[in-house]
Amino acid sequence: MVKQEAAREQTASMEDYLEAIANLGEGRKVVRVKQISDMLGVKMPSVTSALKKLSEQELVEHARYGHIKLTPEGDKVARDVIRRHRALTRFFTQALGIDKETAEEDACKIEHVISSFSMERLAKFVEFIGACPLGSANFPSRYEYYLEHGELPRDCSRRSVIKKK
Amino acid sequence: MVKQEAAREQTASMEDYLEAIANLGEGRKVVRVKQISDMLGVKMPSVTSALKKLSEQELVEHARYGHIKLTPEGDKVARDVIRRHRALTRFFTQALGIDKETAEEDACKIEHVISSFSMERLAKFVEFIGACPLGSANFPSRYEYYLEHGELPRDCSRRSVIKKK
DNA sequence: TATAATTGTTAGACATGTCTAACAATTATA
DNA sequence: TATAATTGTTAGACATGTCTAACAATTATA
Repeated sequence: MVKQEAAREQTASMEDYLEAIANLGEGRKVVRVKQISDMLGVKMPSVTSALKKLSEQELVEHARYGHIKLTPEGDKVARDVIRRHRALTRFFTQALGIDKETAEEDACKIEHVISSFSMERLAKFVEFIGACPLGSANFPSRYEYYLEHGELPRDCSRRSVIKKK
Repeated sequence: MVKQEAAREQTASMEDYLEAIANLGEGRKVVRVKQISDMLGVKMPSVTSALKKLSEQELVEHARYGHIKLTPEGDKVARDVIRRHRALTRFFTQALGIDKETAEEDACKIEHVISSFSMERLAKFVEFIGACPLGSANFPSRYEYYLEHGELPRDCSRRSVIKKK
């Protein structure tokens, strides 16, 4: 009995299509080729062509001129991309203090190439600084000071007490 | 008078070739097609083809069967890729505690897609935790505890004094 | 409900970057 | 220094993913 799951690796493009379909399908509306095309900034024939490929891999259901829908398997892949996307966005905004727009752009690219190991660590890192007061309240504020002034805040060179937040 | 510099964006592949040539040329040895081919895990004709493209853009000097060398412009591009690569590797190893090999792999991918803004912030972040004792000595150790035990260390839930390192 | 506007598809071109096969040049060694 | 081994190139196939042009289906509206 051979394991049938090919754990098929998707290309960055195909991951983008799956992600877009998942996000558009969220509101329970019908997903249209045009919407995907607009969201990804590609022309409609590119979408049709991608849908054909994804259908062949049984990640998407697509009837000619009709409904576009992720299969359970496709949804699984899409959810995973979205999970990475969100964790990366959180990291860039919350840990590095980067603006939402840049964070999104970078997340969109990096989500396709980062290893699952690093991804996990990065997510844990964000959790940690979110959960730990010494992290969330003080670390980022010292980091901010450093960004602003280009030199270390006073409480870095001394062994001072952590202030109450 | 029109600005001639096209600030030509390179593809991930071309950046990889430039980076490889810069790294191989470091030791002042002659750079060979075979070496590039081995380093990047592509066949030799792929290298020849890439060199042709890079020569046309005047980023590389390449005489048939002869020397391979970056032009000053090519070197500039390569140095920039290498700078990103190193900063990313440092981040993954020093901030996230990821093993060298995984860090390298991820740096190789992300170096081609990360924005310069995020790149700068990420580098500053590493500088910061390296320079700030509260960062370097305590933050990572608490983070490590969190990774290990899955829960916050004691000094996160209290307002305790930072221990001497 | 005809007609216009919009959306979707097909066919096929094109760019990028890889490969194999065949051959050419260079370098090492018998 | 011939000959063998290695390295490099050319030609052309192929995969991926995009596009435009032409046409088809669907949906909106006069």
